[in-house]
Amino acid sequence: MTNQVKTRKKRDTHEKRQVILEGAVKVFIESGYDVSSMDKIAEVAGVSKRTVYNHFQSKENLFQAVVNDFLKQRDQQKPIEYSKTRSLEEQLKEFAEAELYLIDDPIRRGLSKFLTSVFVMDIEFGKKVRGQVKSPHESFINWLNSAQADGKLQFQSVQLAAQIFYGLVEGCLTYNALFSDGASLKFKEPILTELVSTFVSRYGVE
Amino acid sequence: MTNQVKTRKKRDTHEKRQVILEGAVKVFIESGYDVSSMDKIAEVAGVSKRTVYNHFQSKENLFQAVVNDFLKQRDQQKPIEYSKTRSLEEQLKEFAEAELYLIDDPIRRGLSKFLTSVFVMDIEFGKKVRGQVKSPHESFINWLNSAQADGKLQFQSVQLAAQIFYGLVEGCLTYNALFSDGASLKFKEPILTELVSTFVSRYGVE
DNA sequence: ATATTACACTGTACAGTGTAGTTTAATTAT
DNA sequence: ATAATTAAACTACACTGTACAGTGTAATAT
Repeated sequence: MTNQVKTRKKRDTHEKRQVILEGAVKVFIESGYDVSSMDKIAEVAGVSKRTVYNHFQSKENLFQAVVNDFLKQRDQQKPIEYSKTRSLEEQLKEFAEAELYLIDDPIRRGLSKFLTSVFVMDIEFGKKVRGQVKSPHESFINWLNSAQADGKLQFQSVQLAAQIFYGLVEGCLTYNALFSDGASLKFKEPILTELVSTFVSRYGVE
Repeated sequence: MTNQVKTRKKRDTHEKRQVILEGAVKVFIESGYDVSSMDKIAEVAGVSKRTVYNHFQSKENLFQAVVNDFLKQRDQQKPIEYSKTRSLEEQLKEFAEAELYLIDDPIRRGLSKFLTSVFVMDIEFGKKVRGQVKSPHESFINWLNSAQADGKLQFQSVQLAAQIFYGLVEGCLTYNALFSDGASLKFKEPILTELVSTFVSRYGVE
């Protein structure tokens, strides 16, 4: 005899899960991991604490889910292909703008801040998470190689050139935005232009 | 009649205070503000918890003292003067190295990490603290103006040029060191050279 | 039948205090 | 100079109150 078990279609709990995640994001962003209590998260999500624990085993677990969600979003950016016809400046600016995607919206910027505070104090965890994500540098390195093959750029080491570019973007824009909660982005245009122009001064051919 | 009170010279408690501060630094660096307990700090400092509270009113207070100590140290760097005879590259490298002072020693780097985690989650506090400290940019801006007056550099906006330089240094070196706990500093030399060279490509005359 | 809620409850960790006794060092007496 | 005196600094330890992670359960909503 087969072990026939009456099974019933489970209800869709996706919505509640999402509500909890959004609440968790709000609270984590507001106060950081340690200060955020599960009671507060439940309250902000508009859900009983027990329901939070029915969806997520533990606070650690909920945090991981928040991180994974964020990384999934981040990975959905489409790569930028090298174009022979468009100007270098225009294309470089696109790479820079793509990097700013993480900080130009209050929630994504909040998460970036929050994760910065976590990663900087837990190097191992930060390394682990960064290992799960494909770095935007890869795509840029391909672009740089194409530009060199096309005779528009000239460099000794692609790695070094890529580090200079992302250093410029992050150092001049990303981190300032994180520490000013986005206020510095009001003046981003001149910096963006200057930074691209600096890169081209160094590596552009004539 | 004067209210003559037999007063006794107070004992020097500077040493204990210092021991407590050092213990607090160790513990804060290790775990961040919220996770660090006053019991743990007392234990690491080798001092009774009551003594900690005899020196510092509260945990918040102790934290402030740690921050002030760190800022005092940071302020003691001597300014770099413009020289007509030394090469631009050499002098720029000195500015970059001065910036790396904050992260080239494990304890200072630990404190930089710790403060980054605090400031990024409490913008107002970060602003307040940064307002108390004279920025190294000021000194660099003077240098840039001297170099322009000397006909060696050429730029539209000093502010922008300074932002590019510190963006390069922080983006390429400082933050990577923070997130890798200094591991990235092993390869700092080529980056330092490249970054200075990039800056000179953009703003150098001929 | 499954998901959710309200609510009470456990255990733990921790900031901060109170106190009584001990150590240390500046002052005073020898 | 040396020893006794004394107040300041320190320690051990018990204690208060609070906040919070996580659980158990019975009732309710879907």
